This record gives sequence, structure tokens and C-alpha cells, in this order.
Amino acid sequence: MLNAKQTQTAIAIMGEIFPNAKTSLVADSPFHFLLAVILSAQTTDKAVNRLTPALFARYPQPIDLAQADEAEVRSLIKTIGLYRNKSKYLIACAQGLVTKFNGQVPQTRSELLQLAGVGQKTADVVLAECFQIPAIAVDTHVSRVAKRLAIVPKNANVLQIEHTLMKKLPQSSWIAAHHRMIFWGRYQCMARQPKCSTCPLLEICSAGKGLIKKGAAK
DNA sequence: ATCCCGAGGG
DNA sequence: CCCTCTGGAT
Repeated sequence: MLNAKQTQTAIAIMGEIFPNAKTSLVADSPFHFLLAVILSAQTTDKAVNRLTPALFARYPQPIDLAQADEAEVRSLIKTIGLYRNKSKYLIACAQGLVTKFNGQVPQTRSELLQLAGVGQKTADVVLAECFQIPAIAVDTHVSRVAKRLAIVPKNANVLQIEHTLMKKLPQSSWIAAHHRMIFWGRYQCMARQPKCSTCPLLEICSAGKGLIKKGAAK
């Protein structure tokens, strides 16, 4: 496993390659950003950004979405995966905002987790992006990158990954590290055919050489 | 552990 | 064709 210092070095190198890593989801308010993050589950941010302008215009505030017709919401998000579940989550989430939080997006993890469709990853992303509260959201990219680099064991679950990263990285770097690992996973260390042969982390990576040998990497 | 699920890339 | 995408609920 990489120790804390090695982990910080790896994150720093990611930052050299992707100095402008940040969220790609587009939203004009915490409420709308929360909706975008819920929609982004198992879906590319590009696909989410394509439909959110119409969705946000139709439902400007939580109260509007809380009273929405589910079929109409579904038709607005039908171009992304899991749209039936997500349309229910969006409405129930907005209802939760209205009834529990006076229509405001809460700023603590425990409160965010009370909302429909909001799990640990979504809560962490909202805390970090909307309120600058240090968090490390663990998604498919963070999970894959952390495992390949052996920052965490291969069998680690999401909670273990988050805690290990928080332990190995200074709190002041959590939010940036999250974005760097996302970009790393998206553009360098992709799930399929990662760019191992030209990767600046190849020497310290547990997975890279094996992936090249198997022909699974470029 | 299983289900949900369209669109884009290889 | 197959795999993957900033997961969450049951």
C-alpha cells in the first residue's frame, strides 16, 4: 500500500497534469446542484448537463419540484440511465427539502442523508462544492484509481476508501484531491484501456504493469 | 446481493 | 456487440 507521503505525491502529480480539475456539473444554485448530482449516478456529467437547463427552468425552487407531476419529470430526464428511479428521487428529495429544511439545502452530512436519493457520495459532493466543507466523495473513478494505485486494498468498500483517503491526505487537500482523482479516472486511468504506458505514475502503480502485460492498457 | 437504464465510446 | 458513466434503495 502507498503510505501517506506517497499518496500525497501521487495526488500532486495528478494536479500537475490536471491543474483545473473541478466539477463539470452545471447549476445555478445549491438546490439545482443537488439535483444534478442525484442525476449523475451511473451517468456521464455531459449527459446530465444536456438536460438540466430545461429541468431547472421548469422547477426553479424546491416547492415547484415538490408539487411536480412524476410523468413530466420523467419525460424531462428520460435521456439518462435509471430515469424512473431518479424521477421519484428528485420529487421526494424536493418534498424533503420543503418539509424538513424550509426549502434550503442543509449543510451537514447527516441532514443531507435524510433526503431521498442522497447517499454518502452525493452528500459529500454537495458539502464540498456548495459549502466548501472538506469531504472526499468516493465514486467509481475515485474507487478505481485508489485501488489501482494501492492507496487502499482492492476489496475496500466505499466507506473504507473515504476514511483511508482522509487519513492519508491533509484535510486542506481533500476537495482538490477528489477532483483530481475524478479527472485522473476520466482521462488517464480509465476503466477500460487506461493509458498506462505513458502514465507518470506507472512506477509507483500496483496495477499498471500488469494491465500492460495483459494487453488491457494502452 | 440485486435492481435500475439511456447514451456514448471502443 | 460490450462496457462504462461522479449510486442509491431494497
